[in-house]
Amino acid sequence: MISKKCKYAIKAVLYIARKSEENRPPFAAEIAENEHIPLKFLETILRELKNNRILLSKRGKMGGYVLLKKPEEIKLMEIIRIMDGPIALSPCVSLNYYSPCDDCNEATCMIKKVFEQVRDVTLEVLGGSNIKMMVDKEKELRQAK
Amino acid sequence: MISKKCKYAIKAVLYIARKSEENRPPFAAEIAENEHIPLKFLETILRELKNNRILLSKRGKMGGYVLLKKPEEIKLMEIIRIMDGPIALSPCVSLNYYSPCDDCNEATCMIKKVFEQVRDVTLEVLGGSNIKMMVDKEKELRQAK
DNA sequence: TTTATTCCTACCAATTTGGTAGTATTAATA
DNA sequence: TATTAATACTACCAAATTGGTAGGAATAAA
Repeated sequence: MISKKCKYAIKAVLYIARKSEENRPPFAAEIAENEHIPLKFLETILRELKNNRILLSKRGKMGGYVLLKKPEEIKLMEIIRIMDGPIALSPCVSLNYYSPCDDCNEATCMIKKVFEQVRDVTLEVLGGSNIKMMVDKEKELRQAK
Repeated sequence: MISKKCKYAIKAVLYIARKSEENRPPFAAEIAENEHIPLKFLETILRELKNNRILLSKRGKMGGYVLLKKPEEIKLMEIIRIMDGPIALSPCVSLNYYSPCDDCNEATCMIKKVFEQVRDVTLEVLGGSNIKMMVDKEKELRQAK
């Protein structure tokens, strides 16, 4: 399970991506209201996304947030890693947060083998999903309705 | 990430499966020692596995634990669900622990769409992995060495 | 009856999660 | 230059979860 914080982060990034196609950069209060996220909590989330080079912020009156990269270059995977850390089922199969098991033989441990498969298929999906694709597809689905 | 408890549970079930091919049913203390699991913690884990119809226990002197079902009928998925609950990334895409998001449109939410894909590929791997397969494959790997 | 085992209840500390409060800093603009 | 509206930062907090431990009751074999 991803945390609420992580889901809020994804929603915020999607919101910013949608708005930056149209209007000026949104500020935290606007995102909070529209996506139903507690403002103060959202502020810490946006700061974290900024510190991790997903967003760019502008301070002061008429400030706000924009995407630092193009929406097609921001993968869902990145956001999840930033907010929640490892995606893998066990540290011993994590690519970005690897740490060995102290008690099991990595060459023969079948838990590791299966979890590696899970990691591979999961990362294929999450690595193939970017913000542009998600915004576009969502728009399509809304039209179709 | 799965919990330590869950990993202990999987190791315990694998241990019992291996031993029941050969010897008499192992007891908690033996599993604890060989798999480096705190005994008292393992006891609660084994009880939980028993209450969820994975194991069968025998009390008293010369008691111990055996698998309730054939090893090929016990999927890794089951054990993870029993110990840690939902496998899905969000309650809104969980098959066994579903609960709706209060704020997002399930028909158009792309987070949901992507997470459904992750769920499907994950369950394919975890549903295809059973205890017999894991014990056999592990034996193979040890031979090959 | 002793001994060795599982079963049960209750507790516990450390960490993580999901926030809130208050204030400092920055920048636009009147 | 003063006001206003925004982000940035620091510090805190309660509730839930995680990873256990302690002590004894129940059970069954020898």
